[in-house]
This record gives sequence, structure tokens and C-alpha cells, in this order.
Amino acid sequence: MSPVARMPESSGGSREKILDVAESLFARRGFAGVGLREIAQAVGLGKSSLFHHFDGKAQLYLVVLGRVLGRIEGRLGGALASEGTAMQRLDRWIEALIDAFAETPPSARLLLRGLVEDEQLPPEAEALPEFAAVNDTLDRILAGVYRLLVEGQRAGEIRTGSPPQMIQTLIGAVVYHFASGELGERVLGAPLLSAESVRERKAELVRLFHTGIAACPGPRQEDPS
Amino acid sequence: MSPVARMPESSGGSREKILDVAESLFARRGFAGVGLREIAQAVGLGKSSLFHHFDGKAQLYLVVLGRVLGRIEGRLGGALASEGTAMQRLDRWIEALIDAFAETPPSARLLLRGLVEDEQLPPEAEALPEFAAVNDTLDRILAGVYRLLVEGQRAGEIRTGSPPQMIQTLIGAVVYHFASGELGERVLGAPLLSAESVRERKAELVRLFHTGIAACPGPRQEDPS
DNA sequence: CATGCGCTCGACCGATCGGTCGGGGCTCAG
DNA sequence: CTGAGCCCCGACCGATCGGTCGAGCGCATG
Repeated sequence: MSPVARMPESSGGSREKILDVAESLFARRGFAGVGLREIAQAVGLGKSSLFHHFDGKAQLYLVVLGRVLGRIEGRLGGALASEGTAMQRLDRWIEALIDAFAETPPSARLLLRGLVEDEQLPPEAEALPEFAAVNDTLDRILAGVYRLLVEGQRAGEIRTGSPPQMIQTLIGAVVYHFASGELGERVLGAPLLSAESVRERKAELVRLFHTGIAACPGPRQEDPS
Repeated sequence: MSPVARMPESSGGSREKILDVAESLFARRGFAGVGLREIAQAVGLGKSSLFHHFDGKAQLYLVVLGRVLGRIEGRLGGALASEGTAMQRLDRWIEALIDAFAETPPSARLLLRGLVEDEQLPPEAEALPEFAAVNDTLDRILAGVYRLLVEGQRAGEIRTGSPPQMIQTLIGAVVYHFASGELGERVLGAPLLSAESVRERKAELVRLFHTGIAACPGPRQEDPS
């Protein structure tokens, strides 16, 4: 076929390359919107080769999702284990989540799909061990921030209210933003992932959770504008 | 001959039924995840009949999306045109958005997909008039809340900060919540769409935007409710 | 040399995809 | 009656889907 000796150094990292490509494609068009042929071609392999690394499309998708969640969990764990008040750790938790999405841009979209699209996978995929692993990681992440919020409430640093409701807000405000793509850039009038936008997003969310959106009517400092 | 004033809707509600079914299915599994056969069967029609009401899958999807956006725009318009301060109107805007999603449950998921998945449609679909209509409606909605935020800032009712960033937060916190499905119910430990959950969500978001999440450190007045 | 193994491949499978086509039943105007 | 419009349908199209199969490759062992 090819007279030239193919195979630069591809033999080693094929699995990782497949995961990278699949992550990007699944993030863009979803589980049902991407074909294995397309993934294989983008990697530079034949479609059959994918089946030597993964058991099928559903398992590949779950491995991709698990890898993303694992990366995020690692970053968030650092924030949870850091020093300081619960509110300070919550700030770091938010910033770590933002950093995770800014570092690996497709993550946010992939995660949003994974979180919201429970019915996209064929039913038999729920029996795969990777499915349970994804759910476990998700539960650990959610339990971590839940404990942080409760601790903050007990310490009087966080106002009363339902921690699950706060978690929903946190996830929505962070994940949606970095998954919003073209529309988000239209709203912002600036690229989503530039260093400046990322910094601005962190500042906005930290400020939101500290003081809300309303101007503080009481004897709070206000800017002269 | 002469334009016969037929009434296309009463003669057969097929078109509306198709739209209802398609909205629900597209919301659950996305554009690529739903086949026309499945839609037709769920409606109780043959697949060919869909083509007598719509030009194809992409156009059907865009009509569904446009219908959802139209419903939402109607509700939000009422909030924008209401009486009161900008902050009061913003509260009503948020509550109207929540009501829209609570009333038509698939809306949130469909919208989240539509907003985030720009690459899911075949490229030629962007030339369809429905595509432009969807974008126009979206722009009007975004422009409306943008003006509201700026007005609130000028009136000193809303703190300084980037209105687009605030919009991203608003959308994420509301749309994600009602699109979060199974995971959201796991987080909340309660159904997403019960009257109580909807009321709680409104209260949480209004409170968030008014005072943040942190306990107010200063001598703020506590509302004696 | 031979053997086995990790990895890749093209050919092929049945099923399903979006979309087309010609025609049949229905109602209403002439 | 006869046509004209709808609305609907089953049959069919080429393309693509996820997945299987057997063989071929280079390479490390004997």
C-alpha cells in the first residue's frame, strides 16, 4: 500500500491520541453526532483499530468522559484540601474549576453533554464498569463541594439556603459559560478562552457569590461612577 | 384560484403534534440522536408525511427551536415591559424564564443544546430562513436583558461589572438547572419540576443576585419576613 | 530460522439514516 | 359526475452507521 515506511512514533500513543480526538469531536457534536470512522480518520487510523483499544463506541465515550472528570477532580481536590476559611476554599474551588475548563477547552461542552444527556447512550452502556466509575467520580466531586458549603454555613461564612440549590447555580454558571461557544462569544464580544476573559470570569463569579448583583444599599463601599 | 381562506390548523393538528413530539425527542437525545422514523412513529404518521409539513430534518429542528424561543420571548417581554425599578424587573425576568421552563419541561434541554451545539446541524442549514429567525429571536432576548442590566447600573440599583458576564451567569444558572435532569434531581434530592422546587429555585436565584452567597459581614439590615 | 504478539488494515455485515417517488383516499367546488 | 388540493402512505434509494473478521505487518523472543 504505502511504499513509505508509515508509523513515525504513532504505535505508542495511539490510545491517547484516540482519546484526545474523541474528546474534541464528542464535545462538538455529541455522542450520536460523531461516527467512529470520523474519529479513526482524524487520528490517522483505520476504524477497525479503534476496537483494539476500546470495546465499542459507548465504552470509548465513557472512558473519555471519565478522563475529563478525573482531571477536574484532581484540580478541585487541591482547592478542597487547601488552607483557609470555607469561603476562601470555595473561591479556590470555583477558580480551579474554571482553570480546568480553560486548560482543556472541550471539557466544558463534553461535561455539559454528559451531565444533561442521560438518555443519549444505548441502554446497555449503563452496565459498563466505566459508567459506574463516571458516576462515582461525579458523586465525589459533588459531595466535596456540598461538604464545603455546609461547613461554611456552620461557620457563619455562608448565608442560609439550600446547598444543593447553590451547587446547581455553581455548576450552571461555570460549565455553561465555558460551553457556550459561539453564542457566549457573541454575548461577551470577546473570545471565551483568552487569559483576560478567564480572569474576568473568575472575578465576576467570586464577586457574585460574595455580594450578589444588586448594589449594596447599606453602608457598603461603592465606587464613584 | 382565489385565495381560499382555509384554516390549516383545525383541519388537522398534525403539524403541531409533530412539533410537540419532535421537541420532546430532540430535547432528550439531540438533533443527531433522533431519527425521523422515530418522530413519525411517535406522532402516529408515516415518515413520508413529515415531508409534507417540513422541508427536512434540519428545518424541522429549527422550527421547533424557534417555537421554543418564541414562547420564551413572549414571557420575558412581559417582565421587561412591567412597572418598577430595573432590579424589580430583573427579578421578574428571571422568574418568567423559570416559569417558561417549568411550563414546558423539554424547553430547557432543547435550548441548552441549541445554544451550545452550533456544529450539530449540517452546514447548509445555516442558509435556511428559520436559522436566521432563531438567531434574531435570540438576539432580541439577549438585547432586552442587556438593556435592563445597563439601566439598572445607571440607576445605581445594580453593582458595577460586565453585563455580558452577568448574562452568562443568568443563563447558566437558570437553563442548566432545568436541563440538568436526572443529575439535578440527584443533587437536589427532589424532583426538578415540582411546584415547590420551582418556587425554591426562584427564591434562591433572586436571593443570590440580591445578596450573593456569602453571609453579609457588614451591618446590613436583615429582612424581617 | 520460527513462533507469538501487539497493532493495524480493508472488506464486509445487517441495520438504519435522511430523503424521494408515485399513488391512494378524502373533501369540496364546478 | 369530474377534477383539484391536501394529507397520507409504503416502497425504495444511496449513504452511512456500529461492529466483525481474517489477514498482514514489524518486532521481540526462542
